[in-house]
Amino acid sequence: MLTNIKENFSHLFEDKLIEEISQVGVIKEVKGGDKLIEIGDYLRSMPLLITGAIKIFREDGEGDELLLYFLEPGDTCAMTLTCCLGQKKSEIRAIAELDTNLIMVPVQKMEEWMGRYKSWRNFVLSSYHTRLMEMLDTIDSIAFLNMDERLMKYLRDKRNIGKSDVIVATHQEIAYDLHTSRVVVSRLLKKLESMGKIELNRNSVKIIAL
Amino acid sequence: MLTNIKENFSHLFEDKLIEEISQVGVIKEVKGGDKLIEIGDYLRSMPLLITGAIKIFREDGEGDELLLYFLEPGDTCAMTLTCCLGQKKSEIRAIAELDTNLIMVPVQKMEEWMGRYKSWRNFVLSSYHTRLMEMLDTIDSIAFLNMDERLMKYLRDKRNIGKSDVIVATHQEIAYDLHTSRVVVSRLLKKLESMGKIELNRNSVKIIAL
DNA sequence: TTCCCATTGTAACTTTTGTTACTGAAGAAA
DNA sequence: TTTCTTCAGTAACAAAAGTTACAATGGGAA
Repeated sequence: MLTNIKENFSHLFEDKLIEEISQVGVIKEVKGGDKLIEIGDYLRSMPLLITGAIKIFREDGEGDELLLYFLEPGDTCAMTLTCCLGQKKSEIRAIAELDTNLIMVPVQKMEEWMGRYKSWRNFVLSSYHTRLMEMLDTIDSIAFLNMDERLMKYLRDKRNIGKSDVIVATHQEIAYDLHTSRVVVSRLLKKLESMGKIELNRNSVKIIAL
Repeated sequence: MLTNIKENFSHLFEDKLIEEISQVGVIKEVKGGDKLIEIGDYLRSMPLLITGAIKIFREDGEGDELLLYFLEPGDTCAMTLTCCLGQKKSEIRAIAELDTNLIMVPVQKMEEWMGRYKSWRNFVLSSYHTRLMEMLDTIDSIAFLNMDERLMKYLRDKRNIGKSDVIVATHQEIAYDLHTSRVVVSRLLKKLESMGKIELNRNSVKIIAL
């Protein structure tokens, strides 16, 4: 576990803090598709992402959902931070995008470290910063882009996260992430294929040039 | 100035911190409509809002803009926090919604206080929390609501901020805030009027029952 | 093999939103 | 007063996105 932490967080944390993390942290391994957090959950520990990726969703009252952003190794969930500190319910859903390893750190430690470690403070602050920027990016997409451009962005993001030009997903799944309908996704994907930007297969999309 | 700070922040900060703020802080008074921050600006001090309100905008490359949220007394600009700490350019525009009084605190102090005052740490963290929640709310609006519902929400928000049922704004100004066109706003406002929810006048909208 | 079901393709249509163009009214300026 | 500019109302149309319905296909299950 020490090795794991060092690999992803050593440039961020002091040795002494890394040691503390490895003492109180608990490793958690999840498979792609597993649900980590549901809306309304109370959270008592904070995840540090070691390997894999997690996708974060927002949902309205009627069950409509929207993908907000992905978490990657070295990230933590800013939403969880705020939930933990404020004793609030989770406002988001978290689902593993890939097989993922996490270190779970109890909330009490977070508070304590905020006072003792400058590196921890900086980490927490920069996590918030990163997350705000991701949220801005999400807002840009839904406010300023048409669905075809959002779809292209989505495919590029998925490629970067999965490190593969082949995106394994059905049109229906993509539609859920973008909060649109399957027919719209099929239509736009077909258009992208006819433009030579992608190649369509059952259950997958191959990126040619996006 | 001490009085000002105490009124709005005393429940948040220790006496010693309030004293420090009043020593290094600079009062700034702006009029409604004044621009406080432009996209691309480098920020060297952090605003604490005493009275009034500030609106925060996002803009894409083509000059299209979108109102993100309002800041109210007791708030600070989370975006500025992240900009200051990271030495980054501002990603947003800030414009006074009303006549507004601010205390500007130099960045260096921020860092220093993070280590010394627990109340300051909590304030900064809860500011981030509040802002993330506001951003989620904004995302909900643009992702899940139709324009007529967004317009109603906008009018309600403006009423709450201005503490008046009469919203002074042209249809064009409303259209800019919601990132749509003037014609669309006129159309939807007319519909709301015919439903008896609002009353339309030149340069203003009066809320009857929203 | 045959059957079944999930997935995809596509047409036809509706709704929502955006655009263009023109009108008249309000109110400030000359 | 007359003139001019801003603001609002509205029609007609275009574009984007959502909906419904149905056909075709691929790949596993029986």
